[in-house]
Amino acid sequence: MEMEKNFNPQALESELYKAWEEAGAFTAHRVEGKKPFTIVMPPPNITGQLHMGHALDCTLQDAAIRYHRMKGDPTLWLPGTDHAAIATEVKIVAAMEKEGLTKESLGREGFLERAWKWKEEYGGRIVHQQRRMGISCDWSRERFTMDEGCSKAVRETFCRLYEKGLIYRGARLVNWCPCCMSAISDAEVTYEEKQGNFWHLLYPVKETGELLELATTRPETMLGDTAVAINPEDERYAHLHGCHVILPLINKEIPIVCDEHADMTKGTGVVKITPAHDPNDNEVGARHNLPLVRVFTYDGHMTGAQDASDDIENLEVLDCGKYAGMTTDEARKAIVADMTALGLVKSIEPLTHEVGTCYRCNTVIEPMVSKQWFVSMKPLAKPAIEAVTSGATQFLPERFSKQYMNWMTNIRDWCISRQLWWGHRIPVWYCDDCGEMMVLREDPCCCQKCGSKHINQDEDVLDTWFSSALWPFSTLGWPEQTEDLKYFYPTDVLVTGYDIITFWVSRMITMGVEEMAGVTPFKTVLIHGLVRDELGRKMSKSLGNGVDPLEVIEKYGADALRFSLVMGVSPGNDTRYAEAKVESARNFANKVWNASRFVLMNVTEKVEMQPEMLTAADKWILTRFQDAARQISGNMEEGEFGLAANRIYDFAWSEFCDWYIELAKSRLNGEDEAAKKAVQGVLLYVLEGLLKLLHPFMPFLTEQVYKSLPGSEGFLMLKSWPEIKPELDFPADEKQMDGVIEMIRVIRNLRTEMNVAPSKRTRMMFVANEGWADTLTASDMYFRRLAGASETVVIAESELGTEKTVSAVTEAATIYIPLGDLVDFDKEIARLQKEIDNLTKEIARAEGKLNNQGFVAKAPAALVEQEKAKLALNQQKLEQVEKRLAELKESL
RNA sequence: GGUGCCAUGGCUCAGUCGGUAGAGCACAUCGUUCACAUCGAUGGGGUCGUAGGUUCGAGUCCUACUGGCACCACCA
Repeated sequence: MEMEKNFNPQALESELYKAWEEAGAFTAHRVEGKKPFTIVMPPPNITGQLHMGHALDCTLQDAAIRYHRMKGDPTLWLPGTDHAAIATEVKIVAAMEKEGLTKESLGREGFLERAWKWKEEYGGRIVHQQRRMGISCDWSRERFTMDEGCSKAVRETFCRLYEKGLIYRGARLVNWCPCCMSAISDAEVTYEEKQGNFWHLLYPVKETGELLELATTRPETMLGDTAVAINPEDERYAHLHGCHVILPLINKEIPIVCDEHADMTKGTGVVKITPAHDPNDNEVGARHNLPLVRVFTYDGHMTGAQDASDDIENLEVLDCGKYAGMTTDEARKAIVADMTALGLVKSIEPLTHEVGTCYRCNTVIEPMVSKQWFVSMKPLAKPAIEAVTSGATQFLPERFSKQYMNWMTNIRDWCISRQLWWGHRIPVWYCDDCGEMMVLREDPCCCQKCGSKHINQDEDVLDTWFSSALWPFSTLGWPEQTEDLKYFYPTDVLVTGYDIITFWVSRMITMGVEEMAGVTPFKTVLIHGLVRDELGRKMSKSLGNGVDPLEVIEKYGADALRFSLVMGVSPGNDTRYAEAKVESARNFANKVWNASRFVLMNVTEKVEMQPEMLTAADKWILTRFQDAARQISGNMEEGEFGLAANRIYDFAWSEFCDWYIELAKSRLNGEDEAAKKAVQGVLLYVLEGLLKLLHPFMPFLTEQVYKSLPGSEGFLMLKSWPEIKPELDFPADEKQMDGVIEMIRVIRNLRTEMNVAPSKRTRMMFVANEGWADTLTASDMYFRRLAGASETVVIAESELGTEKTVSAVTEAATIYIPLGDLVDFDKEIARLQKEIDNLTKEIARAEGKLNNQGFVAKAPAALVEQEKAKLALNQQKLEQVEKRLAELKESL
């Protein structure tokens, strides 16, 4: 097949992908008796499009998957998408707003219809983008968190946990996002540093008339105060025990309570208590049985007379009077102004503090008391912690298990209900007539207790992470005992970023061990970092520094993008995206393309390797190849994809292209047909192996080249991973060839330093060291082709004439090049002197080491031997260089 | 406040069991008939953040410190 001069991925990628997919190459097959390799893909949200983080994530997974598939494991990579409850709903609502629509105007059903259309469109877009990345997941098993099976798993889990008493409903203080209009979990709150103030307020004490000073960062909550707390040990306020303060602005009498929460060392030691809007105050309130007074509406305004009360015990919704209807910000200003007018603001102190915000929309979180559903986490966390301490699930790198442990050992109950429409509806029904609450696997027709038809389903949906937590087994068919579930569960490795260990990894392990009889959902959690921009900043929409993977693919090809993401990446560490890296990867792809082109121009039919015809050069590349294959296999097993990529890069470029192809040319262009055939066999063998090693990272390029290889059949992606064959390791020949390569390098260096024109060919004389003569004689063609030799002769030292030469000492031989008038002898003397200096230094180092009794006694014997050998070699070299220098000086 | 990570050539990063520091990019010089200028050859450039310690030997292990970052907790 004719190959173009440059690799043009754009034209080939979609065709190749189509061919793979149509042939069913991605489809997983269960093979009884064989150990499978399984990854479930972290499902991307259907909110938008693929970003660089996804690109990295799926590149790593695909590399692992393609490696295992080639190794012959029954391999399943299960893809899917996540409905992303809040995130998606927010986007849909925003889109609707532009059309003048609201959720209410559409109604629940109308909204859901729209949401499903959104899912079709954006889910489809994501999947298309993933295909462009070239990922080899099993699309026939593609899942969606809200599809029938996953929904069934969600409902089953909810019911089971409820029946075990591990899910409960209660009125509790929760993190409320006034923008999303929903409760969110603790994990969904991120803390941001914000500028604020410490307002020092004065509350008059009813019994004594004194003004009690306290500080707050949130004066707008003061109308909801139901107490003021002092520390029982605080002597400054001992006289106030049992007294009351008059809450200014609304002149309400509230008690002064004694509570540990009041910290004597902070501020004045007095703290106002707002149990309905602050987590700590809520606890204080519970301890002292204080009433709850809600002063904010769920959409972030001050409550008024018209605001309905919640059906929550002990909670009053305050009519904030003149402040009613103001936003909380407006209320803050107004209340501070009014307090100032009353002379009740003692001072204002600027303060930067951490404020909780919604991780989706960045809105400041408003703690609110409301009725929500919770998962009782403590009992569930125990076996999940055990799964990691026992090593059943292992984090890579290991340090991330600490982050997991930290979260799991301090776990608090998980608020799972969301006041949204897009998501799994909570499977709970209430009877209007008898008040019965029913938690059911199947939708009921009527009340199970009284038979009434007046029943209503809970309005709320579940946290999106609830369904995500079940992903490793819900996608395999659970709660049905499907063949897939039996065969592929537990999965082998989860590949994800450290940013969702708490959100997702911890919950998958929790739910996995709970529902799957204690079997943890994956053996290894391979953590990668974030893809940052060139300046090391997080890629984000607000900064506008995101790079669209699709655009990069258009310009450089998917292989180049994939390779650039993997090069130099190490587990758990962030990586920076830079176009220069992609360019470099593209150049590499082109290099491999051209090396392949070269092979195909010279090898037009299938040629087997002929073991008896192998030269030192052939044995050298075969040994190097096996070394690379060994290392890369090890790296792939350990999730060290960056190291694997570096090694294949180095093997392909520096060893195969720079050396072996150049060495092969002599025989390919020679007259000896048998030798030609032998080298063709090696070229073909090594190229095919190289393509296999590279395939997990550059699937398109390697598959395309493979198609053109003589004797190729089927897809490279389904071929077997290179096998290490002991009979193809030739350490002795490898060493001989290394010696020749060193000589070629040294000669090139000499010529450059002596300013010899590249076109100038010269005769070269080698005085071979013991054991090298034959190799050097056989390597004449290499020196001619690669070192500018017109001819080479291997001679005894005594045969050297009086000709003026430059020389160099290598492990294999001392090289003498007669350069006649071209030689600048001052330069040559300086060069030799420098060489002597280097050798002297090196000898001193080795001698120092070997004279150290500790080293000789304690270091491994092999190392000591190695040092000795090196020392001897260098001493020999030094002797020769010194002699050479003396001769040269004399001859002048 | 707790925990963890990072600090290696101008830049981006590797560095597996502790055994004389590597790559890519950038830079300098030279080179295009014969796979590739998305290329080749050659070269310059590093007291591995600082100070101690363990060891025959430390970029690698330990301690402290400095600077950057992350997670968790707190924040009246």
